[in-house]
Formats: sequence, C-alpha cells, structure tokens
Amino acid sequence: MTDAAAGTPASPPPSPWERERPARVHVAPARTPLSRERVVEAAFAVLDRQGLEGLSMRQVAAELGVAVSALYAHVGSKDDLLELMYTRLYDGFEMPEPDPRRWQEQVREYARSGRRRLLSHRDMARISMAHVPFTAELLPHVEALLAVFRTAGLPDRIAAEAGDLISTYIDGFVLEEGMWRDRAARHGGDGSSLARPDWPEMADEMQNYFASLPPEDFPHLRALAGLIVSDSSDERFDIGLEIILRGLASYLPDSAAGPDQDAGRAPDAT
Amino acid sequence: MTDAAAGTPASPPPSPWERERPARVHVAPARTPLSRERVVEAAFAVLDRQGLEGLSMRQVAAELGVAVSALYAHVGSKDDLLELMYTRLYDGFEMPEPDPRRWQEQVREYARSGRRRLLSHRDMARISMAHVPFTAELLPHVEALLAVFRTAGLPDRIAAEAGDLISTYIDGFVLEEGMWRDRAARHGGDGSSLARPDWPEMADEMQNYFASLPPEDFPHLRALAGLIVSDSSDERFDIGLEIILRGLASYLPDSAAGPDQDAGRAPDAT
DNA sequence: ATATCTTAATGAACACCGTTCTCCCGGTGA
DNA sequence: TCACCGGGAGAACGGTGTTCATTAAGATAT
Repeated sequence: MTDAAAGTPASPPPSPWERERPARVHVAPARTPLSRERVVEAAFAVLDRQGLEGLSMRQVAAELGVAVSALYAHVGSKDDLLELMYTRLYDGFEMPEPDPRRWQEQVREYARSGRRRLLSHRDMARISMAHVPFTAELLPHVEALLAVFRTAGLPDRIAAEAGDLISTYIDGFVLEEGMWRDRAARHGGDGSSLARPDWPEMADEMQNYFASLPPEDFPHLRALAGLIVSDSSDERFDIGLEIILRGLASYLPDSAAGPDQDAGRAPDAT
Repeated sequence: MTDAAAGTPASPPPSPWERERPARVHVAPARTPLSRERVVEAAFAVLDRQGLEGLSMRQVAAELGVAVSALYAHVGSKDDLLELMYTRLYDGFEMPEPDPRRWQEQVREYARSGRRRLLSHRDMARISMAHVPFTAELLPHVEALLAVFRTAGLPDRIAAEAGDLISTYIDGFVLEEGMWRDRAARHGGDGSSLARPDWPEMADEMQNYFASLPPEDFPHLRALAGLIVSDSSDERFDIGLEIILRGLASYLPDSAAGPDQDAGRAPDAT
C-alpha cells in the first residue's frame, strides 16, 4: 500500500503461489510490552463495555491493538483468562480478624463488600458463579471466612457449610440483579447504541402485570409484588443475609433463646 | 401447550418482559411430526451426552437427523430452546397445599425434589441459574411456594425474600456439585470417550492437599477439610437447607424460643 | 562486527458456532 | 387439476477459540 504511484508501471499483484512479502509496512510504534496483567485489564474493559457475550479473545486483542494469537503467550486459554479475572476480584480484599463477639457484623461486612466488588464489573457474578475459590491465591480468604464462623462457636458441620452458603448467596443475588438489569436494558434500548437501564418503567410494567393476575389464583404473589420488584436492592440483599445469619446463630451453643442482640436488622447499608 | 399440567392452576397471560415467541405450532402433522416437543427432547439428549458446551443447534439437528434450519421453524432461537428446557424442568412439579404446621417439611420436600430434578440432567443447574421463574408457565409454582411461607406466618418482607433465597440455594448447590463432578471427570477420564467420575480419587487428592497446607496458616481449613469434601452431598445439602429454615423460623411471631421441634438436623445422619 | 539464540508477535488457517436466506418438495383447499 | 403454502434442505455470512509456521527484534557470544 506504500507504492501506488501513478507514473511508474505498477507491479502486478503477486501470483497466488508465491508468498506475499509484507515489505515491512505498519510495524512497531514502540509499544509497551504485552503482559498477563495488561491482558486481564483489557478483558475487564471489554467486559464492562460489551458484557460477557461480547468478551471474546478477538475483542480483547483489538482492545490492545494486538493479534489474537499474541494473547495466548500470556493466558493459555479463555477459561484461563476468566479464572484470572475471577481471582483478581479478590485482590486487596481485606479479611477481618475473627472476633467472636462481632462475628455477625463481620459476615455482614464481608458479604456487602463482596457484593460491591461483584457489582463493580458487568456480568461479574456470572463469572464468579462458574468458579470455585479453592485455588492457591484464594484459599486464604476461605480460611479467614471459616475462621470467623468457627471462632464464633458454630459447630464444625455448620461452619463448613456456612462458607459455601453465603458465597452462593452473594453470587446468586448479584447474578439475579444483573439479569433484571439486562432485561430492563433490552426492554428500553432497542438496538440503540446506548441501552439505558430504564428500570423504573420496567418495574412499573411488572407491577401492572402482577396486579393483572387473577386474584383468586395469585393472592400471595399480588400481595408481595411490591416487595419483590422493590427498587431497593440493598435492602433486599440485607434481608436475605439476615435470614442466613439468624439461621447460623441458632446453632450457637448459648443461643437457647432466639437471635441475640446483634441479629437485628442491619443499620442500613450505604 | 396442549397438555398443560392438570393439577396446577391455570397459566396467566405472558408477562410483558418475556420475549414474545412465534408459537406457530397448530397444524396437524400428517407425516413425520418434527415438533417443538421433539426438538426439546433431542436437546436434552444432546445435553446429557455432551454437556452444555456441546449443546449446539447443529448437534440437536443431527440428533434428529434433520437440517439445522428446520429447528428454527419450531424454537425461534437457541435462547428460546434453553428457556423451553428450563420450563420443562418444572413439568409435573407438584406443589404442596400450604399447611402452616408442616411448612418446614414442605419446604424441605420442595427443595429436595427441586435438587433431584436439577440433577436429572447434566449441567441443568447452569441453565436454571440463567433464568428467572417469572414466566407465565412458572408463576403458579412461585405462587405456591410463597403461599407456604406466607401462610406459615412469616412477615411479608421475609416471605418475599425466602422464595429467592431457597431457589438460589438449590441452583447454586447443584451447580457447584456439577463443577466438582466435571473436575473429577476431567481428572480421571483424559480424552477417553467415557469419563468416569472418579470421585473418590479426587476427594483423596483434595484431602491430601488440605492436609499439606501449613497448619499455622490454615488451621480451620484443615480442621474442616473432611466436612468440605464430604462424599455425602445429600447431607451437605440438608445442612445448608436447615440453616435457611432456622433463619426463616426465627421470624415467626411465636418463635421467641429458638428453633421449634421440626427444625432439627435432617434424619439422615453421618 | 558478526553470527547465533531467544522471545514475542504475527497472519493465516481450522473447525466449529448461531442465524438467515433461497430454493424446492409434497400435501391441501378450491 | 392446480395454485398455494408450510416445512425441510442446503448454502452462506459473520463470528468464535485455538494452533501453526513464520518473522521481527533484542540479547548474547565469538
């Protein structure tokens, strides 16, 4: 493409059997070296912009201005890349020093910050759901969480399940949040470049739909409609969390009489 | 659609947020009746044989000995097909008549049979996790579940969350089960046509791994290792379920004194 | 300075994927 | 009898993850 001069007889196009020599066009503007970290970073950029469906190796490569195959020198496979993204979610995740008197508040804090991290990247809950934290980098976090439960005095069988239980709850809750968000986006932004959430309108439609159900067949759904499509996801998250915490607390040896003083509603998350 | 579940309440009109399906199945088949039902059936066959990654329109078509494009006369899209599979999971799912005195046992039964259904098809939990039961066919089930919670006397805010909570728990638990199963299969059956689970060997390896962790850094993980990789998934499922049930029970107006007589450990003991 | 080795990036290729389009066959209603 | 039309066939389009041989560039050794 360099020599398209008009005056000189143009070279014929190369015959198919002779290998075309690129003649060193468009090379090397002294770019920063590609690294695993940069690949993961670009993957997050693509994920946030296009969602998990749009997260392809080619898109990541395009984000970096690099060939697709160059990525495989740093990540091994797409699954590998997703696992790196999953692991990176927990970078700098501070785990509490177990304090038996504050264990419920500590779990609350863990769960809320976990949800916050999941919400910080689009479709991140879907990625998290597909992975298990039993890798070398993540085991310390699991240990710290189990420490909270066990030093709180929970029986071993309960403590062992508690970790899975709240982790699954966090992932599942945020995943469902994302599904509603996507649905609302598809609802409002029809093919437009920018799909605005349009959540209030959709919540209204759902309310109307629930209200239109035959009252004799769906009394409870109608009664709870307002709470189910509640616009305050934070509150819903805290309620589910509290249910689990109360269930765990009931296994404390000294909890012969219901929830302790710390098991009330959370003081409204920010 | 011709044979709706007889025992369950009638399906309401489709909600506005669920995508409209062509639903052009009305012609009486004269010859080979390639029907929506047969497509879904073939999809399940492929799913069970090849897993979710191997479930492609082309594979389904091959299963039926038919061209790929023929499928689109009956299902509209792959997402549509997945939703049909998700919906079919609940076919013939009998929901209990709410009985305030047996509500915990009713929830236990619901959860266990839900898990059983999820386990009846490979990777089904992943499909279930990606969907929401607020479609016309599934709303009656949601209603019935909420009925159990509400007639049990749970406050509305709690009952509204309880449905999501245990549904998420069931899906999440089975999804994790499947992940371990896959990992074990990849572990033992290396490329072979038949990947045997080989679970005991992998459980041993995990035990060894946990045991090899530095005791001063991972005391709790080491202490709980045996319970975490327990070979009895049924028991683990029941324990997590019991935690949730106890948490819910704590919101009952008359539960000033901890768990009631029905909230003990599941009958199956270690 | 020259030759060699190493590393990372390239572009083409492969085998798939979901979806759509056109074409054609065969049974049905008039 | 004949036009019609729905359902299946087959090819095609643009996209996917991954692999391969080749090349450009830098470092090292002679």
